[in-house]
Amino acid sequence: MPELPEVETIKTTLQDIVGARIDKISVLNKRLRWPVPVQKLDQFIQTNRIMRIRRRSKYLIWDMDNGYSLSIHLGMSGRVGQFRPETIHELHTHILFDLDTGWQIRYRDPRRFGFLDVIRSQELLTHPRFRNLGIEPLSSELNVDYLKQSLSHSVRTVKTVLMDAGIVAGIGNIYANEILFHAGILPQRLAKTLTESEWKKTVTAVKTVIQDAITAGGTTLSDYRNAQGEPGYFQLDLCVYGRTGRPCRICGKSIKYTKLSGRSTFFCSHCQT
DNA sequence: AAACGCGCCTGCGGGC
DNA sequence: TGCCCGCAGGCGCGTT
Repeated sequence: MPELPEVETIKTTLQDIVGARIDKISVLNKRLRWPVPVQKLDQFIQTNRIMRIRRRSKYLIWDMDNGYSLSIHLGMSGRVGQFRPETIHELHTHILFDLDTGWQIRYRDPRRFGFLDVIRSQELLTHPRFRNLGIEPLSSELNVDYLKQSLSHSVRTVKTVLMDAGIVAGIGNIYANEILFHAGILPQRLAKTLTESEWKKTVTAVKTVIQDAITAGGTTLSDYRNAQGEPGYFQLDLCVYGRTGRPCRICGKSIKYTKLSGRSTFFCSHCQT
């Protein structure tokens, strides 16, 4: 489900719990992608205060006041939301965080592809989950030189490399499709065949699409909601994703569908070359 | 070394 | 109506 813009929006809509103390953590189901570290949650997160909430790639990170951090990955169907504790929680709600503010944060994840880690804040960036992550797409590190240097010999398709979190972090299937439409580049092109000017268009498209999606509060195709339960609106701006057979917003020709690395891929064969 | 394909889960929509 | 199949926003691992 959530790609970078969705996690960024959850981060923003969760800022009002910064400063709160977590009084109690209830793990209703510890069988996520990897077992929930119940012991570490009890020992290092429970009874401590949330100092800061940030994002790296698609990870939501709560830095606590005792030098530990909680990292949360939402997988495909994960949600983090703020609720009144007396309300009934929905099916597939796996973890409850009771705050001293009287609110309750709930982690819900029907498909259970998400996962949580408790890591020393100092060791976060060298932790195996974070060590090999690529650069943030909105940072100045993402530029033509970086992509050329990383990918000038790659025989993978340009769409597949954009979705490789070890190259650029946070871009998933929706935004990879949209970025390449805006760049005017066919997703099945091999990375090593892109010209300097095509990499330049790619960099521009990454930054504008990701920033516009954040501004729109993310993409709600079916069930994505931010931490306050509100949907995003970037689905209204999608040009290719999920639009097979519908007219291209630029030229009117039919949007095409194929599969790349097992992922649904959408493009306009006229506007993208 | 780099790249591919599979498996992990539940829910939903389409076809019959 | 109901069943079955394929597909879904991500990631890590084993294999080649």
